[in-house]
Amino acid sequence: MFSKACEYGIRAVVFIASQSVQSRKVSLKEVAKEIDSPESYTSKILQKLVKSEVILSEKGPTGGFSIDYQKLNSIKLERVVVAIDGDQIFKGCGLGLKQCNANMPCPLHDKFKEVRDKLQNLLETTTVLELAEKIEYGLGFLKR
Amino acid sequence: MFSKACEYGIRAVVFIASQSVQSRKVSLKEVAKEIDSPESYTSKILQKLVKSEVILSEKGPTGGFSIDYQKLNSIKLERVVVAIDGDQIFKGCGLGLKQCNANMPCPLHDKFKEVRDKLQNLLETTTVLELAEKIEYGLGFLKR
DNA sequence: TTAGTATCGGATAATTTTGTCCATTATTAT
DNA sequence: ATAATAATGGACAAAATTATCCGATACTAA
Repeated sequence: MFSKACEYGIRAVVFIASQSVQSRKVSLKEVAKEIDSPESYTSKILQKLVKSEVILSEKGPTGGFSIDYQKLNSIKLERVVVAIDGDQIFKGCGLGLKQCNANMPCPLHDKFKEVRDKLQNLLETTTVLELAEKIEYGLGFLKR
Repeated sequence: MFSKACEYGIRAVVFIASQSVQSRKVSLKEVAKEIDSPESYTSKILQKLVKSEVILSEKGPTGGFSIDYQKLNSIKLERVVVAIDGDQIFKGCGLGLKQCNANMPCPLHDKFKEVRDKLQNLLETTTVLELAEKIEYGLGFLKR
């Protein structure tokens, strides 16, 4: 469904958010440990998220990754996914046709659109904060 | 969503079905042309589908690929997808956790499960024949 | 029996994704 | 200023996916 990079990305952002709620910055090392991901690869993914302004980063000691407290409850999962995987997953044709729409549909178009739309809706209505809170309350986990 | 191989696979099966309805066998060349896919790669995918008994193949002149007329209306899309991509796409965790279930869920578990289930339902209730008929009647297309 | 046709299977190559390593830059505390 | 810390950026490597090629095999028709 999502690429591995995207899976790591979401998990990382949720963890960072769960710590930002408590005004804590986290290092790359912590992130990789908490979400059980390869450190260097995770670094690349976080850089992408920094560039697309989903997360903040500060260098030097006391530095680390965080999410702007103001933005915390407005960041939707959709932004994370699009930053890493693009929007093909919830916009593209299920059978890989470049041109597939109501006028010129693939045979799966109508049914598949329902799934896509449901996914898109999930991504556009789910906030990172909401997921982070599950982590805080021990109602959700980011590894295993 | 689906791998490229799986996209080609579905398109190929739907085309083969649309011809089997008319008792026509089709060659690899025809398939690749009709679904606009690389011929040799498509060959590998068709071999997988033969081994998993989704389609039939006959060698020699007058040979080609086809689908058993008896089975035509009972073959679900799910079989094609599982034969090529496995079931991770509608069974696996959205965030890539190996262990993710109601007891030990990822923070996206509940919401994501709805999407997965919808996809699984789509794949389990949609028949290849149903899609093939759209092609026959010009209500669906397999390239562009 | 032979020529022709079409799938099968194995080897190999190209591309993309995933993952690693290291020097550089920025920042902080001493 | 200096040393320590943490992200950054670039090059590189491994693995998986996508794609190609070709000889072998099976079958048909004449």
